[in-house]
Amino acid sequence: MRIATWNVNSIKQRLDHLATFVKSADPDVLCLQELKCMDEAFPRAEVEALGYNVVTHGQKTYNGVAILSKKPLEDIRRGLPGDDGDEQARYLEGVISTSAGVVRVASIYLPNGNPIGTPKFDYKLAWMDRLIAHARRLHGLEEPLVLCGDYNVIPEPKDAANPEAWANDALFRPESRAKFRELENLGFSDAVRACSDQPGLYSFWDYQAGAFQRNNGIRIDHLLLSPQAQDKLKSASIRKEVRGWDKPSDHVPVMVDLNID
DNA sequence: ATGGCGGTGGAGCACCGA
Repeated sequence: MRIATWNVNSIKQRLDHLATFVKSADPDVLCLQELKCMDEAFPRAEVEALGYNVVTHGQKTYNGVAILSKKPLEDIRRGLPGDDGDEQARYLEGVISTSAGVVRVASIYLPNGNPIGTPKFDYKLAWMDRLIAHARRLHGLEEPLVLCGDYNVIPEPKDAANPEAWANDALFRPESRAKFRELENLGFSDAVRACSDQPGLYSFWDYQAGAFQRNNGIRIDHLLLSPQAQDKLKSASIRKEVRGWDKPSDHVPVMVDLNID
């Protein structure tokens, strides 16, 4: 089973890229972030025509997450528990049944949090606390589980081309990194790092200042695996070439292959 | 780089992203 995650920065703007990507990579499950549209406006028919079941949790203009799956999704959860007043569409979860048992997948769009010292950063940290609490419960299910998405966290200095430039950024603040570690320390492993400790593995390059041409990137899109998913981990990869396509998203797909049929 | 680009809404330019 191949599971991918991709912040598309507007699904309407990226529909051609989505089709090209799924035809070449052929993921069984694809988690999307930053749809920037409401559920009714999601290009459902076009995506279904590519061979996927579609579950969305959309919002006007901002945020929005989806899970595309060749097999049907069940036990759908829209939104992260812990704050009924939170209107932002940043979390979607579902379960896929296979001949080898179930696999649970979440599509996560963690808040950016900039600038620090404002309510936006407080919201990011509070959202991470809610994610940690929910992930702790899911971990207890002892299922293969993949928490994937745009975490907006640079875990380590080697995950940025110029880490010093990010010192005061919400993506690299010690508080953000500590909460990401807290999540990992529940017993989740960062799939890309389980496969490689090399520097220079990035999933995002800014549109500005020729960041991609200079390879001035950061790694902020992650797939965290429960122990039962780690047992099945075959490989992980970052589809860097997608950033070189015409009119790309600023993020590229990241994916894992699991030994699950 | 205190915002160089890109998307949205809606028809200016503000807001957001990372």
